[in-house]
Amino acid sequence: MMVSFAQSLATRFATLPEQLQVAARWIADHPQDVALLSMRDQARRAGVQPATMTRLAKALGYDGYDALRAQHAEVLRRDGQGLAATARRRRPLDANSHEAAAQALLTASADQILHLQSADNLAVLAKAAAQIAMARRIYCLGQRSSYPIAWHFHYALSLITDRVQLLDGSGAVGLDVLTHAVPGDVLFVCGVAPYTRAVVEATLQAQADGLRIVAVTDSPMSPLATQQGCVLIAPTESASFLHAMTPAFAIADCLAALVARAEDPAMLVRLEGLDRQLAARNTYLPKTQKGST
Amino acid sequence: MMVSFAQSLATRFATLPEQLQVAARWIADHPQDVALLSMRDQARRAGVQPATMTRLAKALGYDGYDALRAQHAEVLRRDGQGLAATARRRRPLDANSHEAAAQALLTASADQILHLQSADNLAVLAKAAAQIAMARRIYCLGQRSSYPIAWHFHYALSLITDRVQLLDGSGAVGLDVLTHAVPGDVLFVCGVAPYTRAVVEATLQAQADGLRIVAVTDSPMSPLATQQGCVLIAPTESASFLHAMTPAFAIADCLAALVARAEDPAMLVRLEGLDRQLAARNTYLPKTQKGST
DNA sequence: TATGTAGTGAAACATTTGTTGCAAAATGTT
DNA sequence: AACATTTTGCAACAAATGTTTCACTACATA
Repeated sequence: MMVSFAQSLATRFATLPEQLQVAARWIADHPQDVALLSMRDQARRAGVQPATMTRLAKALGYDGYDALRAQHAEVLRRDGQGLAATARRRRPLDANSHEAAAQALLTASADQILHLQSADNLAVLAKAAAQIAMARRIYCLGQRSSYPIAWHFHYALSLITDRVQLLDGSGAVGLDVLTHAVPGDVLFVCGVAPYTRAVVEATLQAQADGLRIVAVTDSPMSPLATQQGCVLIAPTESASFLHAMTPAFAIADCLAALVARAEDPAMLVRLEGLDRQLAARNTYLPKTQKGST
Repeated sequence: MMVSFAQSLATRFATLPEQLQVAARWIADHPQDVALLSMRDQARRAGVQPATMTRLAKALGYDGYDALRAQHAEVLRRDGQGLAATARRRRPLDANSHEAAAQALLTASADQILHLQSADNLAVLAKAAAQIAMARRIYCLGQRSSYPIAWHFHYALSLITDRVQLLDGSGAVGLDVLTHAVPGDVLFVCGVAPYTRAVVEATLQAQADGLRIVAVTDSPMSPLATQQGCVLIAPTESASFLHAMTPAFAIADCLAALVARAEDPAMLVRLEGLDRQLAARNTYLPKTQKGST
């Protein structure tokens, strides 16, 4: 399996001889240029002999410099056509227009979601998904702006399992359901500043009772960011004074999909069955139908 | 001032000889490769002679192929630094791991949100925001997977105005509230396939009653995509078999922020007042407090 | 038909490319 | 101090690069 350049570089860097370090440092500082300039050019700019670049490549386990270059080119290529391509095609807009504001907000959202992909976050997501997949029972909690996240997560999971339960205030039942929880059950909780006291207290209590916590919150310093549990940080900064909840929602969306992945394949059939069931009950409309006059 | 390659190509294309057109078309289709592959490689892939590439470059006013390549490299370099920079720093992961799946899902979400920024969509967002800002009353509707979107939009708006109302089934009131609506009121509705019949019918009825419709849906062919109203298309494709609702949520998030922008500045004060009010009631916890032992 | 022009393909061109062999220098070890 | 290793710089290498030249074709105009 192939390891990324940055990674293999970081591990080996300290053990490399002086000249190779010079070369490596330059490459690390100019990753875009690796695929765009000739090796000799890069050697010149790094202040190193051409041979050094080849030697570095081999020292890092590549066949030659071209192999290293190919990897960098691949990344450059993919990024170029995918994500940034849309952004590049933008038209300049009047800075004060709603259009410009909308563009800025959406770009910020996309950017925030991109930044969720840190190695840490991914690892926590994976761990949380595994815990949820194994759990006897999953409780979902979130109030105010976090309510849609909890609801969505609950709904998505309810399509693939009956082990999930939403802790909302409907009928004033709310948090009391947690009294039936047993150690090993999972509490999926979402909360951002200003934190709702009831949610925080319920979470702490649940943790004390031995439940596993999967928390989506806005800061590592959040009261929901318990040290033992799975903590997923979703930024809420926004150009507006309203909290941006899209990143948190994206995490819930993603986590639900991961859990679905982990569940047994029979659930796919079950899900299709649900669609058919709903269609039969006339709850849904066929997709082809058009709603205009 | 430098003219973009695509532009100078488009103007001259028709007047170019046959082989040069073949080469030009390939370049237009593979702009990322221009700087990444050797000219001879590109000629091979385009199915033309190497000489043709040089001739094309000169025909377009460049000194040689390297000049053309340099321009493409510049674009590639610049794009790499911006939005996609985070994505580039990724580590390659085991393809079957939860981490890899999470990464793919999040990237897809970010990508989908970026693609919401078409000129059309932005214009519709602006129009919808304007209508909502002016409306006497705003009703929010959405069921099943669309419920969190409607709820979130309702909640966000409720922070800045009291003219908004959620149409949910709690207490079996639901859609009956719409009977009090008058022409000019706005119905914010969210729905994706398979469409809930009740939602579609309520929307059509509301439109017939003279309400303005702001619809978030998954396709221009959706029954909610009425011709008169503001239709916002949010893709739901996902690697999972669960619908991706993040784009729709992002739209709601963005639209709420736009409306907030349009409202009068006094609301800012009102919002701060709300925070203080909630803090006083001990509903919320102060942010600094840490919830660990 | 003859003639000029533009387009094309193939080969040859001088450079530049990435790599490697080898000797000098630097480094650490006995 | 003597040794073995590693690291470095230089030069040479074959391979590939971008370009140019030239002969040939196709097609228009006279």
